[in-house]
Amino acid sequence: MTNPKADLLQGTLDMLILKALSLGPLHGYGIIQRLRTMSDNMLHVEQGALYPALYRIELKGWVSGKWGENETGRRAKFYKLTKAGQRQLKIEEESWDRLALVVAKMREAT
Amino acid sequence: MTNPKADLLQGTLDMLILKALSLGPLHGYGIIQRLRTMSDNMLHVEQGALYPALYRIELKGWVSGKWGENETGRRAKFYKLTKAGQRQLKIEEESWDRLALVVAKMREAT
DNA sequence: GCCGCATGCCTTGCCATCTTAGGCATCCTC
DNA sequence: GAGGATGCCTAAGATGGCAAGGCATGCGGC
Repeated sequence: MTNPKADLLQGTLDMLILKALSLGPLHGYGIIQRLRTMSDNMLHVEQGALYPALYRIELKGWVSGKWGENETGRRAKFYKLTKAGQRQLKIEEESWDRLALVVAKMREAT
Repeated sequence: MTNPKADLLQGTLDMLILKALSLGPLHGYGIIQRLRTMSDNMLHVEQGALYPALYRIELKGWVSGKWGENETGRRAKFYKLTKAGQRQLKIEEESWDRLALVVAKMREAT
């Protein structure tokens, strides 16, 4: 907001990652690309934001990571949404809706 | 989001304060109440969040503060939106719209 | 008269999280 | 063999909200 370059507001990234993973397991690098395509190219998440975020939400049990290989045989760590992660996604979406409602109300207020 | 107690996402507060002041000058304590009524009681901003934010945005020139008296004769510092603040409000609203669009797109993505 | 609450201002310390800027390894293409 | 894409990670810095306090004034109730 204040920072003109900022793509995101702090706090939305977790929700977006969980949402991306709700379409199926994926490794970190792929998540960035999926976020990009899901948002019609409007959103670019930096690696320096993504990997710490993945680590965070794995600690919280919302995703589980497992080393494996991608389709071209390269080593990559695949994350998948856990049950708790699905619940959390729901919570964060509701929280988002709530804030969006607040902003909408503010806008129409006179 | 991650923090269950958090009412806001970081970065939205400035916009909401500017929006509240776009309805007319007001002192800090009153801004909190105006935000509450404008949001139909959904939003409670802590003083510890508000005053530093006011200080910030005054430094940036988006509001200007002046000591005066409220209707009951009590000393209070009144803030009013500057021209630059009006421009900034517009910018922040557009930025919000953009993020809301991203989230909407993410939601419909499959 | 005084106690507590509402109004009004402020500060400090804490903590979460995004950005910038790197480093490292592998693989493909030219 | 150089460069770029893919893939992982980290550290430093800044931002900005929250909790918790402090202070002063004024008003109502007991």
